[in-house]
Amino acid sequence: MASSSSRREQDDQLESAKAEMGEVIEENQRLKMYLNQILKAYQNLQMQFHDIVRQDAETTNNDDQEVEEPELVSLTLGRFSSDSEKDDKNKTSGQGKEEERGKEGLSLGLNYKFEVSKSGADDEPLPNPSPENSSQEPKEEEKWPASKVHKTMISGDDEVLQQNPVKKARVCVRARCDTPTMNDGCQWRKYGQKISKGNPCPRAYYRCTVAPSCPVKKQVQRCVEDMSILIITYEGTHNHPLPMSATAMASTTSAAASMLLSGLSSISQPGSNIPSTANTIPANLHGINFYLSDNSKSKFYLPSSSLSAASSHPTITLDLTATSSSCLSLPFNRSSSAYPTTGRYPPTSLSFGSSESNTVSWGNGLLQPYMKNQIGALNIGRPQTLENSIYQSFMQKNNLNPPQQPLPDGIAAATKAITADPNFQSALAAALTSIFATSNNGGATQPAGVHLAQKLKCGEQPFPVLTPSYSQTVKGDGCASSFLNKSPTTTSQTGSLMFLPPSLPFSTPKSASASPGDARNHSN
DNA sequence: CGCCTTTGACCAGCGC
DNA sequence: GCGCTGGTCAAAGGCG
Repeated sequence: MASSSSRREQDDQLESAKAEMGEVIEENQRLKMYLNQILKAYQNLQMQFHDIVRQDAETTNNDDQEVEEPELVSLTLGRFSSDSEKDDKNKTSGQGKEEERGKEGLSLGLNYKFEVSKSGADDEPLPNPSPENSSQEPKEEEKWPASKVHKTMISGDDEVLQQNPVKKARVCVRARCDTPTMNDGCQWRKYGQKISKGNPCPRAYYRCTVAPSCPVKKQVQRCVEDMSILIITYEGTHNHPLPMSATAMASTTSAAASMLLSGLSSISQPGSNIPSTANTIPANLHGINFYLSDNSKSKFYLPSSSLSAASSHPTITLDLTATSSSCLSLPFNRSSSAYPTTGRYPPTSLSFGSSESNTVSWGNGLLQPYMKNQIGALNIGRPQTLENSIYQSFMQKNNLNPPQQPLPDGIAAATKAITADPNFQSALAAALTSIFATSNNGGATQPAGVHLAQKLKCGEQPFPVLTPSYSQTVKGDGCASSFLNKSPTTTSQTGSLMFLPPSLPFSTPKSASASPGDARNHSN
């Protein structure tokens, strides 16, 4: 008797499970559709933007020097996809390594390659075909004497950079992190530590150890102003498949970098009077603030992102710590409680930039309206971003009233609901799967992404983005960069909403001793 | 035992 | 040429 009833129960459960699966599948497909649309829109937008940039560059070319050669900016942070096409310079500089990597396939989210014909002032060519991620701590730069800052004018940089194509571009990431270092998904080996000028916090030097021959290095240093902020400078390109989490970071930084670069080309015109700090040109790309600085030696440390063309290392600074009213701030992270919230950089900040800084629309407002149009046309009656779509989908599903424009509060509410809703997680997992399947062609990480998504579906593992306690599979630094790998790609168009690293759920690294925050050490 | 971190030493680039 | 600084090397020690 009891056995038969239990069977019925099992049957019922099976039925209900099947029904749930059906729902999930439907939801997945819906999300896939959204994603596909977004991706298409993005590609389209990218192409059109490319044209605009080119046109703009052409017009500006007359002002200054002639266009030497199209500047191809590839900001692939992880491994980049086939296009090793970087400009000639890049080829010369990058040489075989880059080409190798190019074939390996992992394409970063916004793997833009802008051909920008630079006009004297603007863009410092980023010599490195695929600057991976490198960062350099801007704080020092901040302290650089004005004289130094002014010394290097943009045009000068150009020359220098052109002359030194060998130098690799760097990507600087500023993130709020309680732990000594931030886990970007890769394995790193510390090979040095030094006290750098202008910052009492030591700078730690790491090498990527995922592959023996991987040339990627990173520097980690605490921000002087806010010790809770970690400044990570990546340099080089991985010549090996990246773990999921690594690609996430890579794509995020690359996306920002790509936009920065593109913005740089259009903004930095010799004559433009853009209110900026010294040689820094601020730009606001639909919610993402970038700062373009042309200091050859110094990179400005700004509450947002900045691009500096150091004579030796063009550096893109991506600020993941700043808040922005227009940026989605997912309250997932609660880890930074240890640090006093300055108000300037709330612990929960996920934004790419800060709106507080006086920014100028990217490309002199060229892009934003354009983006809006594109997005509006593409997403009629639809969420305007991946996050939005998911968010709204979720809201609809739960009979919630999605605000016209997701506000932080609404998002916070949604976040709560999201985190509590396994269906949504599964849907998101499906979305991820879709993204990876569509966008990552041949990348070694694709399987990982799919796998992750599948795991998420099955509830084997909490979704990284939604779960602060996301467990790291890669040993190494503690701070998890658990944000969507593809998010930059899919969301960058609208910009204001992004699945950004929830202020990065930094966990504790294996060795606190390595903490860049430790003042002791090794100075020369 | 192997891997990793620590850290003093060394080297190169740059400015004066 | 000298000094400063950033970056790297490599020996020593720690840890699992």
